[in-house]
Amino acid sequence: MSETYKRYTITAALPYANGPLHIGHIAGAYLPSDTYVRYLRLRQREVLYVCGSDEHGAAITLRAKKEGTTPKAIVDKYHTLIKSTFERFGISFDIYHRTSEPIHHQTSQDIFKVLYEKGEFEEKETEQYYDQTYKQFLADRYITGTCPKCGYEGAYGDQCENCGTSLSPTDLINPISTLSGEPPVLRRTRHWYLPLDKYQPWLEKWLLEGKKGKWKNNVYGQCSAWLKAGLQPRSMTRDLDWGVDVPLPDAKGKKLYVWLDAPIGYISATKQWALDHGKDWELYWKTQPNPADNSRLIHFIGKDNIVFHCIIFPTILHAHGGFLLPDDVPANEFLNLEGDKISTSRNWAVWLHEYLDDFPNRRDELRYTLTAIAPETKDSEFTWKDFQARNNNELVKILGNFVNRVVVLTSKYTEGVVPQPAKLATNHAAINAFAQIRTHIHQIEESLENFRFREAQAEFMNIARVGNGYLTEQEPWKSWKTEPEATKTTLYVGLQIIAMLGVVAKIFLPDTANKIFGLLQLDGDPLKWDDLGREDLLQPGHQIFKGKAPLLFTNIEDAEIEQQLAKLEATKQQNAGVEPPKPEITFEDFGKMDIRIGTILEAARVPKTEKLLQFKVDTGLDQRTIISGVAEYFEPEELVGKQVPVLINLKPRKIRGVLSQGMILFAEDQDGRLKLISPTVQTGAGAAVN
RNA sequence: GGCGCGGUAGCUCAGAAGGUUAGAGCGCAGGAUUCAUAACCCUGAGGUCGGGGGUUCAAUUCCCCCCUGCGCCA
Repeated sequence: MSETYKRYTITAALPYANGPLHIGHIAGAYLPSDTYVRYLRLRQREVLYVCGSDEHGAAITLRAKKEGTTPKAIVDKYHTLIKSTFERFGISFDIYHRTSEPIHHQTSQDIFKVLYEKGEFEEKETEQYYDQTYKQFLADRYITGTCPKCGYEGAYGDQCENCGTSLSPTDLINPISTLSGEPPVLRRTRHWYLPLDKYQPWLEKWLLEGKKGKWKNNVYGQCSAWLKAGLQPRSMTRDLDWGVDVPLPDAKGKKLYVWLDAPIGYISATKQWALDHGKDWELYWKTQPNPADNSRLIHFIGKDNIVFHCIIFPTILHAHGGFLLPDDVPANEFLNLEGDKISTSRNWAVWLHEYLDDFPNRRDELRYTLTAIAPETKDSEFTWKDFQARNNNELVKILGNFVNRVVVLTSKYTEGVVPQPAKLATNHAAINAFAQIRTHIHQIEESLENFRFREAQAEFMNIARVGNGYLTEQEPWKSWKTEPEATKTTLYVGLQIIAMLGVVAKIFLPDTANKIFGLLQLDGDPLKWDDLGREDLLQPGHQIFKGKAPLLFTNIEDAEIEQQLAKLEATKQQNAGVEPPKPEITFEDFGKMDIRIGTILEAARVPKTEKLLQFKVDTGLDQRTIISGVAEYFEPEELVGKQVPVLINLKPRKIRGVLSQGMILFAEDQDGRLKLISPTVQTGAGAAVN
């Protein structure tokens, strides 16, 4: 069976503070880790669950420059949003920290200094491209140029997207900085490298031998590939202006590279938590004198982070000495959305904070779906239709309905009081039902210990299925008239099953667990995992909810799903350059507009302006002056004599001192160019358009 | 381009030290039932396991090639 540990240190990948959380993040790292942690707590194991915002790096600096703001403003905004979104969704971190905190800078620098003083680093001078306008060194992917192999002009400094060749920036012909658009210059710079190659033999023993058959295929496969290829020294510092300072006297303007920054965030978060709660952080991160007292360190991450957490970070910790190494790194693959990759920049995502707004009090519904489709072994796909189906067909019909059936029957027959069962020891149906449930519970335990969350959750639902089957077979609604004692036994067993479901639900569906215990009127969270071995969680005579019980789950209607799909469709059109449709209006709204066919009598440029034309238009009712910002697209002469649609009841507005009485309608192309709209046949002046 | 992980029923996914009828849930069809949110329960139909070649008495499972999705590349 499963090994037991003194305590657990659980980390979830630090979200990068330059965008909101989406369901891919949740399904990949946060929901599995939260589920695991809830399980451990239910088993009353000592566990610490940490996370925080990763707030440094070039991408944030660049974004700040682009938006004319500061990196601090950006990370503050997203850290706040991300933190509150986790809280609203109910991810149960012990602490959600951030890497901009002084305690984090201190921790990272301390680790750097230890490595430095141990002589672990190699100091190297190299030539790097530097952007003179932006006054900064350029990361490889911020340099483009012509590929030396295929001649493609848009190749990046690390790779040519056209022919796939792996490049270094100096390979590029005619390199250009994507920041300034200017050619960068080569400058000498000095950095500190960690010789990973030196640790290759150690990694082969610890990882290749030690984790074989233990870590997931995707994780182990990628690591062994890296080790097979041979490790190279890796720079631990960078020329950046937003990050943790390199704590050396002669390292002005240099920052710790992400390897010595972000993952150490797990440690500094632990330190802060320990300070806040009067605990010792070292119990969670350091090897203990007696190995039996060690914590079990587990990193939950996405597949893009595997090498980072399995090779580089462990090597840093090992080189430093005294630290625990990850026992497991259950990396997930990626979640797709409605046929496409999730993309923050393309807005192709279900943003968690928007979900919480759009589906209030439906946190467990999303948890359930995301666990059911978690990308544990391969990329998986979220669709709104599937989400609806899982809610309506599984949560509502199987779990919700079972609980409701039993509560309603108990209310009806015994006034909501747990009845006294007849001899259970000889009751085959009850024995059988409990035996099946016990099998499912063992399976849940086994699956969770091995990070197979979707399987574990499916087994949880099987408990409700056993309950439904048991009820259907016992037919307490029939036996009540003939054998009330049998009915009481059936209800008793059904109620015990609900209580068991409540306990297991704490792992997967915490809100639902609370609702179940509310129905059972069990206050104070008294039940733990070990109580699942019992068949008397509720004592005869105990009063549960009586009357029309509130439902655990309700159907999600088609309209709600269609609304979400429309949202995505709008994004799709926006990405394609087509304006998304405006919100629906009524016929009355439309009827307020008075659009007529008018004839342009005169057209002239408004002096000292680039965009404005002044028109005199015959509207059939009158001749009026209209100013329009269309001079970039038309010569005044070409418009004279043309018939055009005119919105004549638009409130007149003074533009450049001239009163404009209405608006001429043009078609605007995707690139913003205007096109003349005119009736295809001569039309009477003042003809209404409707 | 190199390396890694995938491509199994309509959908979402298991599995396979090579070997009798390839599994689950949902959906679908039929039956049974009415305590329950027209719900539950039972039964069934559905797959030449991405394509091609090879090894073998036997391959979806091993080997090679190809196509395809995703990730990593200091």
